[in-house]
Amino acid sequence: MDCPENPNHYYSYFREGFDPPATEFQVSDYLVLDDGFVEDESSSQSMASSEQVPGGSPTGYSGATSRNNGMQVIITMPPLDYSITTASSLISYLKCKNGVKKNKIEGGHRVAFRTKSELEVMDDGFKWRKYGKKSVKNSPNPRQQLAPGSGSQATACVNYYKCSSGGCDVKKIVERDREDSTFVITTYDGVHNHESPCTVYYNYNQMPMAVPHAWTLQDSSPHSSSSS
DNA sequence: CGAATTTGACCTGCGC
DNA sequence: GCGCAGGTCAAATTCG
Repeated sequence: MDCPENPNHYYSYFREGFDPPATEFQVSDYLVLDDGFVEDESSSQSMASSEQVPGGSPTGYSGATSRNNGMQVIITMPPLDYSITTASSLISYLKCKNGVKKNKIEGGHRVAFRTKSELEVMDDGFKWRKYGKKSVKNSPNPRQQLAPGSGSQATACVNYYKCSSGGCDVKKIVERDREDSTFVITTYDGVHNHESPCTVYYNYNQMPMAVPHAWTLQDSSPHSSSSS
């Protein structure tokens, strides 16, 4: 398998009510959506202070539980050629997205983040199958995006992916940020019920030396609550 | 030849 | 109730 170790990967861990050390991990745009929005300013508690990972592996954690309904998101940060900007833009984006149109959270686990990348699809260690693509016209709706050279009636492309692993119903929506086309907004919807082919976990307090792929997303919460 | 991607059509939900 | 937009499906096409 092509899982080269990448020493440039950063690792972080976000969950409900947890404010990540953005500067340390170069993450400021993130959103954990579990039955609603969780904003970055929602808590000053860090994961490290609130709970260490029970039952975690010697190399990190894999079974942490959150205070509420078990939402845990593990994000393996991308290589250094990605950078992430302000959380507020993503949050406002998703607020609009979920408030204006029908993309409301309905109990599923949803995580969204924005990265600066020329590539729309980042290798997150999972295998994705593209099942849809949508051109979105420029409109007051949040999915719009100005396309270069196409004026105010620009369209944006939203790509829809499903996890290609059998029985795994996680979806990923990838789209360009309408405000800044250099950014890519990736939304993960659901929880993988299987291991990433190339997942490595690290302790929160330990900067990883290597993470196989750019993005890893896992959740320790029971799948029954989010099964669709 | 099989798997993955593309793309237009269709369905559903929400706002007006 | 109608129109619009988001999301999904599935046949066709492309690629390895």
